[in-house]
Amino acid sequence: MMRERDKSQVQAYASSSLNDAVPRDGAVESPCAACPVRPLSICAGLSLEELSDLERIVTRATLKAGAPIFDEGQPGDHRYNVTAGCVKIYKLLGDGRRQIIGFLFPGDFLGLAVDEEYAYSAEVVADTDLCRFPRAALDELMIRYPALEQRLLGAMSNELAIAQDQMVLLGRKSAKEKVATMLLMLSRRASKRGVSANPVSMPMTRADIGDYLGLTTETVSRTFTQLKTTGVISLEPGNQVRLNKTETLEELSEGF
Amino acid sequence: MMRERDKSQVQAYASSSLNDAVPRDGAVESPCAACPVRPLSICAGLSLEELSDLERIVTRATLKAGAPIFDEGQPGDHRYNVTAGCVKIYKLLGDGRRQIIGFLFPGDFLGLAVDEEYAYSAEVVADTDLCRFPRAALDELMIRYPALEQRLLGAMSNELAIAQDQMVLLGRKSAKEKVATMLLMLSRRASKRGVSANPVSMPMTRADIGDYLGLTTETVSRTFTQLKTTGVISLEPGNQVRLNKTETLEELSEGF
DNA sequence: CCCGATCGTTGATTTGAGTCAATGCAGTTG
DNA sequence: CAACTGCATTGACTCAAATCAACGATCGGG
Repeated sequence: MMRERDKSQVQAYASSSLNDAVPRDGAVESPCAACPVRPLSICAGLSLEELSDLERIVTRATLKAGAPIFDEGQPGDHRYNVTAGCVKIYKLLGDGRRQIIGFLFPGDFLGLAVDEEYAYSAEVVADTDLCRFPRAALDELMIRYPALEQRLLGAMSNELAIAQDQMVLLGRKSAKEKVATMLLMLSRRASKRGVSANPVSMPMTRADIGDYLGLTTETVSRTFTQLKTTGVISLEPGNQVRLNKTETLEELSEGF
Repeated sequence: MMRERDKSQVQAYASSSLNDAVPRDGAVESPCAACPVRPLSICAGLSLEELSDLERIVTRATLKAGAPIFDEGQPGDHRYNVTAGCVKIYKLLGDGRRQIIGFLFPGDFLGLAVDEEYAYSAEVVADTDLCRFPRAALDELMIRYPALEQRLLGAMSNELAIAQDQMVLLGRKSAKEKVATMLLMLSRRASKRGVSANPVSMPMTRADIGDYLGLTTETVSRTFTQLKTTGVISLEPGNQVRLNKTETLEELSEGF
């Protein structure tokens, strides 16, 4: 049996929650039109009219690292879009063991579950800006604008494919293969967002990485050291990781 | 590194493939109207008109255990509905390691990915009946009938939630907890389909179970023996498993 | 009805990753 | 700026599950 995590340790932080966040309505004329991550998000390819309807229901929030966004089991009243920073979503077992389901970056959608309650908890990894949509209003807009629903369907389909890849990783890959796969994944996603793919930014802690890859903090650290020692990667200041031998990483990731 | 699976071993079987299957059109007046799994499937809640449009594009097939349905990477031209039997979907690593993504039972939809190619392979576990829809025709119907798209969105959302639970299982549960979780899951799904939840039917092999839970065949077998010895379950003829202490299984599954 | 193949079980041993423990290193806070 | 705190690293040791191996049970086909 794995070591149990002290439950209190992973519970709510004392820092600012969503309710403390300052809405920024009315400050800018049309933030959506100028939104840098719009092409990546579900808001892509919408008409000006659709965009202004969306703008009518959105509120914005800026949250500090460690802030909770919502908890598993709470009524899922809102959907979110990440516009800056990094968010983690995770599930807990009864004794506090944690599995991180995914990390979300600018352009990613949050709160996809179509059920009554959130199926997982969400927490800020690095200072984050969010667009917040009331669920009911967004659902109504989706019925009115099929393009929006199409985008959501596409996002969910993408999520599902990612989830399936992650199952292969968790069920069948070694520690080294897991880390290699994650590095490549983060690098590719960074490239899609138009930020540096190499060196790639890793704002999450070793514990977060472990809970994402199904490893312990210590094993993650040792694996990084090993990849560093063999020259495959270099650790650079500011949580940056340089990928020196992407081909080696690819091979590790594909399982050849 | 885990033991490698001989790649040839998991490749296509020699038995009947989809192309050999005999279509059964015209035999019955309205098979859909009489379909026993319709309330469970994406075909639920459709009008007679919608149903007859669906019927116009569907072909049916009966496949034997071991038959391949499609392979990862092939063009995803068709979507399927399982109406009888059991199907497994899986992904392979370069050296032949396999991760089973899920088992599908009557009412389950197959081929959800909205991309060009199938993201995984699918193979028959136990003699299976399928409804087969040409992708293009089905997509067109979905645009015409929003109810159908809603059902698909619901199915995908459900799939996603299941996938996330599976990540917790693969990343953070012990062998005993994994097996307990799977037994309960199969039992609950059987109950939803209106077939025996206890004893529950397990038509897949130990190797399949292992590749689904991220374990080896041997560990699966030992874990079953252990649960049997402690009186938690009983193995009965015909691949039936009786759950004697569901509460114990629940505790194992929830991680308390 | 027996043969061969596949599947399941069990035992002995190895090993990759987990656990326990100590130390170092930045960031920040009173 | 000193003490504290959280995060990362490294070492020593343990252990759950993998590997290697053997054997029995089941079953379909010639």
